[in-house]
Order: sequence, then C-alpha cells, then structure tokens
Amino acid sequence: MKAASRTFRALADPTRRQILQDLKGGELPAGEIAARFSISGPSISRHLSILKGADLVSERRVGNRILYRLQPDRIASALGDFLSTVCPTQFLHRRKAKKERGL
Amino acid sequence: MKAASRTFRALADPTRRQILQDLKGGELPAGEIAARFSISGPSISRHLSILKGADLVSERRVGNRILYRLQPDRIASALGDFLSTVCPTQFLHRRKAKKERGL
DNA sequence: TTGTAGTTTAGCTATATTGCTAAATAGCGT
DNA sequence: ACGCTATTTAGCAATATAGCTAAACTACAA
Repeated sequence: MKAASRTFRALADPTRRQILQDLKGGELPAGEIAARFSISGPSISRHLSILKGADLVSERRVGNRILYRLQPDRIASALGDFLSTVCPTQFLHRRKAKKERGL
Repeated sequence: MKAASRTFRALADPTRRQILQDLKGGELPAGEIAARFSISGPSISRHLSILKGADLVSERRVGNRILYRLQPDRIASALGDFLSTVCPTQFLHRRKAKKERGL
C-alpha cells in the first residue's frame, strides 16, 4: 500500500488518534495504553501495529514489555508532504521550504 | 461523526486524494473528474460527496453541471489543527502561530 | 412536453475494518 | 522446567467502504 494511504487510514480511526495524544506525554507500554480505553488489549494491540505500520509510532522492547513512542517528525512530514503537493500555496511547512531554498 | 474522522477518512482513499490533486488546476465539473478515472460516474459522485462532507471541496451548480472546487484553506487548517494538538513541537503552522502571538 | 446531457440516489456484491475471545509467544523469576 | 505477566496472533461476527448497474432527478433546448 502507498505510504499516504497507510498514514491517512491510520489517522482515520479515533482510537488511534487518541493513542497518539496519549503518547505525547512520552513512551508507554502497550498495557498502559490499553488500560486507558474500554477496548480489549488485543484490539489495542492491533491499533498499535497499524500506527507502527504507518510509521507514526515506534516500538522498543524493554524486558517484559513493549514501549511505544510517538514519532512526531514522521507525522509532521507525512502530513506536510501531502499538503505541499495538494495545496502548495497554503503550504505550512515553512521551515523545510526555507531549508530547501538554502536558508 | 467527528470532523477529524471525516477529514482523515476522506483523505484515506487514493482516488479521493487524486481528485484533490486534479482540482488544483481549478474547479471542474463532476463529469470531467469522472472522465479522468476508470471508475464509474456514480462511484466518483460518491467520492465527491464524501470530500464535500469533509469540507475539503465545495460545489456550485452552473446550469447543467455541478462544479467542484478545492478548498485548500480547509484542508490546511484541518491538518494543521491536528498537528498542533498531536505534535505541537513540530508544529508547522507557523503563520497562524505567529498571528496568535500578535506578529 | 418531450428529449437529452449531466449528475445523483438506490440497491446490490465483495472486501476491509474493528471489535471480541481463545490461544500462542516472549521474557523473567523461582 | 514451571509459572506468571505482558503482548501478540488467530479466527470469528458485525459493520463500513467502494465498486457496479439501473433508476431517478435537474436543467436546458427543441
């Protein structure tokens, strides 16, 4: 599947967007994430794998647990790339644009 | 449904993203859009209604036809709003941020 | 009013998505 | 090796999505 589709499909689900919000505070183990929802652990696990597949989060194992971490740069660049192609006039990614012009 | 879900679900489909690209060149009638795809007219019509429901395009009738127009500000602000909440550090919407600080 | 072009709505099928529970896997302490 | 905790994988049911064709609707022109 195309990267943009993976990204937007991943972001299309409210539970997954909430997971991203929760990860703003720093990395969390899968179980702690699951505990914040009324959804079963396995279902959250699947949401996490979709977020990971879209490169919006990363995971690392620490002993028993698997810690998930937000990847804000990835999220920002994925959305920024799309914006830059579909509405370059309104393009928000000013830093990158300047960098590309050598500033 | 929540606005963010409508936005991201609308953007999750590759055909709909391509329609947005096609509308970069200016407004187009539904038939002209449909002609650019190997998908049936009714299917494109549905895609257009989803894009409209997400406020990513607007429509206006002109005689026989219905012209669709890209709404780049809406797209940019929808994605910008999400970015600003999920990864404020990487936030790209510098113009708005500056405006809010009175610059 | 009848016809025709442009577009949407209705109804159908196939596939994808999301939730669940049960079972499998991974690491760690005993 | 055994048991315990943390997490994922497998398999199933319900709903949503995207495609199609046929039918309906809208505006215009004869």
